[in-house]
Amino acid sequence: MNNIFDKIREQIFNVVQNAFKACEQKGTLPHVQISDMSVEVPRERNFGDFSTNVAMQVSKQTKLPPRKTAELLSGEFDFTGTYIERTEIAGPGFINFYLSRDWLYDCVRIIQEKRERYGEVDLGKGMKVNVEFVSANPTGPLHMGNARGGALGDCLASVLKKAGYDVTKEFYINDAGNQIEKFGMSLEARYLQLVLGEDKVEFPEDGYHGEDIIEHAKAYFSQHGDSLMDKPSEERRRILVDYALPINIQRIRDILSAYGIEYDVWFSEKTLHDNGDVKRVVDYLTEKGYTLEKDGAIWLNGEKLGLEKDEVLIRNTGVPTYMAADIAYHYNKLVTRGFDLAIDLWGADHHGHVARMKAAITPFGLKKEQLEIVLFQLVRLFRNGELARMSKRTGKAIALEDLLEEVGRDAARFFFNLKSAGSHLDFDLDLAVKQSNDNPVFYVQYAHARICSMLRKLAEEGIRGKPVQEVDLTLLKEKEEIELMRKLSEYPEEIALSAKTLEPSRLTRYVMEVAAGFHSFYNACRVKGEEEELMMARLILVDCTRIVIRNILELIKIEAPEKM
RNA sequence: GUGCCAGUAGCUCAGCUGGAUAGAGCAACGGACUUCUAAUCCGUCGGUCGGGUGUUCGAAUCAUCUCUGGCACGCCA
Repeated sequence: MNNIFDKIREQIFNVVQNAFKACEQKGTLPHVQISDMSVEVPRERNFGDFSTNVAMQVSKQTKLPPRKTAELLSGEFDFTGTYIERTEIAGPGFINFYLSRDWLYDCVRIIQEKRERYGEVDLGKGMKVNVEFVSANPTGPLHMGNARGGALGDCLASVLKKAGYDVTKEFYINDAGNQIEKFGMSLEARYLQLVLGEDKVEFPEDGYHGEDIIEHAKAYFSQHGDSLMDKPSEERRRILVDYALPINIQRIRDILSAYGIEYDVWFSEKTLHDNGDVKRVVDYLTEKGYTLEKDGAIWLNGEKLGLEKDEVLIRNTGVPTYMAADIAYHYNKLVTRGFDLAIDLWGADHHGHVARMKAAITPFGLKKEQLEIVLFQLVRLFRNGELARMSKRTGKAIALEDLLEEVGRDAARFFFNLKSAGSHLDFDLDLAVKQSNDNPVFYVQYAHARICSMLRKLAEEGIRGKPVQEVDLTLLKEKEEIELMRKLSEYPEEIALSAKTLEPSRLTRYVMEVAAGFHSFYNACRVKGEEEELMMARLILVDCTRIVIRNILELIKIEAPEKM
């Protein structure tokens, strides 16, 4: 048993179920089917350690007021072999369970035994999951949307791993299609401007206007001179793209790596075109009657898939659209490579694509649920209380690179993981760099450093912890100690919930609560200088706290400093 | 115009598969360092959960209408 919550839920469920049976035998209650019985930690401490709503849930079946049902059940409760000491009926019919503190001490023992593996749950049961995130166009620098998506995706992948999923992290390189055409066009125009003079060559209106395009052209020119001038335009563009694209991709890899993100797979869109997958997928859809021809193009039949409108798959020029490639890509993930589930993180501006993408995989015998899209809202940066659009350094739109330089990796990752994906994020640049009490990053890191410092100080005096089996944990009974143990006990639950809801941000908020619990404990209780037995018990508790904080910081890839 | 997301304390946000008196941080105010790190802690103040109606034992949570903000509606991705 590594999740104390599961154990307690099981105990409470059994106690309740046996009570129902006893009532049924006595004839005081009819036979009931227990469904939707919740066992939760109540909001208020004086409502007990755990509480269930079962009496309310079955009120329709018992045809009795919930409180009455609760009373009848309570009369039959048998707590033998459980943590439960007593119960109370409260409110509209809640049954509140008051537990012996042994459950907390057992939890401490679990943490001591599991160490860095504490928090693992087997929700995924080895299910193969592909988490795809960032997947930025390799035609320019990474922006704030990529930064948020990166932090969320990376942490989600870590959480899913911890929850027992077999996770693959993936970056989809959009190295084919329209934007690459534009990239080539833009590079060519800059190159020609360089050779012929800026005013001699007009820059395409819908080209990429960024400084980086000019830099690529300059760099190529300085290495190869005007050798491209006697080549046909098409070849010239291809050569320039072949030159600049790998540089951009490498740059993206480097910045993401500095951001703490390492992918398992870098998947090239181009390979899907080159090996015929895109064509095959469209042909299959056509064969099965999911496409129609209109104006010389091949469209995905919206009506047949329950969509609002049709979508072009193959343009009348014969060139496939992004949609066609995306279908082939998801086919590749879910069929060719056999992932049970694909999770994509997209900026909220792509929400219109969600329904069609999920629908588009169904003709292949896949279920819509096998593709989960996590949408995240866009980011606004604030500096000096004002909307910050531009980088201090470059005067251009703020890139991930600029953000890392300004606030650092820890703050960036922490802040992007603080708010749920669905809420708009206002990122306070000043707060993120502030080394003070209102910066949550430091708050958590400080708790960890403080613990390490305590352990160091004790070690200097030759005091070291004992194995938990030799320690009397029942000495931990101060309010702050109890609260801290409770908080630590929730960790596996938090992992499970984060994984279920695909919301890694709750873990960031949770670790702040752990840190708060520790700081309160620290101010209320001493370790060093206390009587030996108590000191040893508290040492265990402090060590458990260190384990959990470090565990989570590692998971969200934020440094856990031993000194501050 | 249609669709999606959001609207909760002065600010930033949790809570949303219906549950008890709606929470946290920041800000404001008042306290706590001769003792393991005060980057900390303790306390006070702060709310018509955008508004209306409905569903029910019970609604911040579900339905519906409405207001406000963001986004999307392309042979772009």
